[in-house]
Amino acid sequence: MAAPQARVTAERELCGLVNGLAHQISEHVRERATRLGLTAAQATALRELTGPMTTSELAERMSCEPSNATFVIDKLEKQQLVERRPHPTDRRARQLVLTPEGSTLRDKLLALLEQDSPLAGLSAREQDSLHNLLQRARTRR
Amino acid sequence: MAAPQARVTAERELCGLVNGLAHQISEHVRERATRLGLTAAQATALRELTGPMTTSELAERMSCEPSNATFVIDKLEKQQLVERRPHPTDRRARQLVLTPEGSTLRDKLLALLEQDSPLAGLSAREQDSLHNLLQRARTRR
DNA sequence: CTTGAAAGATTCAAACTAGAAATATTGAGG
DNA sequence: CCTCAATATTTCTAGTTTGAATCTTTCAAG
Repeated sequence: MAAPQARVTAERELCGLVNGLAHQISEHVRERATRLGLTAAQATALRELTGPMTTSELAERMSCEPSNATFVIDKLEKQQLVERRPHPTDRRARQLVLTPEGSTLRDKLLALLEQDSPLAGLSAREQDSLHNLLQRARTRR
Repeated sequence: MAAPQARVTAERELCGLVNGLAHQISEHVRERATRLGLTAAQATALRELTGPMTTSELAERMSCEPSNATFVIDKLEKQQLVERRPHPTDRRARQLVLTPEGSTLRDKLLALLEQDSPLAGLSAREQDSLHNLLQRARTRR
């Protein structure tokens, strides 16, 4: 049986590692993004825009507040990378859609992000394990 | 052999999960921190102050810039939770030390953080796996 | 039809963070 | 002794992120 102190230490280290890796990913994104004239947040938004979606959904995917998503989308819209369309069924909502320029830039971004990814140190099998563990940790609301 | 598209998707999902969990931890810390009159960053600093260390070392542990660590320490110092002492051997550096109040508050914080941790959904064995995977992903660079 | 609670999006102010420049110190060489 | 690059920290500014308030629309209940 582990001493309570050991459990606390393990908890702290794990938090540090998760935070550290997230930061490392964020830096990786930032570095690639600047090559394309984007900020890290803008690139993350572009990465998560896998298809038409609402502002809330994008915010959820970006793990940020909707107000911040609005701010980021404003910037992308000014660069003509994203369009705000009226939502087909809900007039409260806006549907975010990539423009052709946005779509091609997104492809370039994904190609860049794939290179030297912080996750590349793990094998496909290990990435799967990580995926499962994270998903399980995360579904516990 | 997986299609290149599948690899890109897996990469994106994994990034999202890591980010999401980091955000979840951050929110967890924030919620417990406010109970003690601290911000999330201040609580993280307190959590990582396992002993006397320099500003740079704390920044490294917090995964932030030294300038930000300075800002956070300023706040903790005003609350008499941390002291800046001259470093015993390097006069350029400062040694950060918890005051008695800081130490007791840190203990309370760790106890709070242990409750309902986002990582609690994983067994001890799974947490070990996660620890190993994250460490391997992080040691590159 | 009307009311009221709730959800989607936006605005605004306040707080936080990173990045670059500035200060002080160290250590290696000349 | 002196110089110069490198390190540790801090200051300052600009940009990002959050949280609260607001506006519009939806939906359910009366």
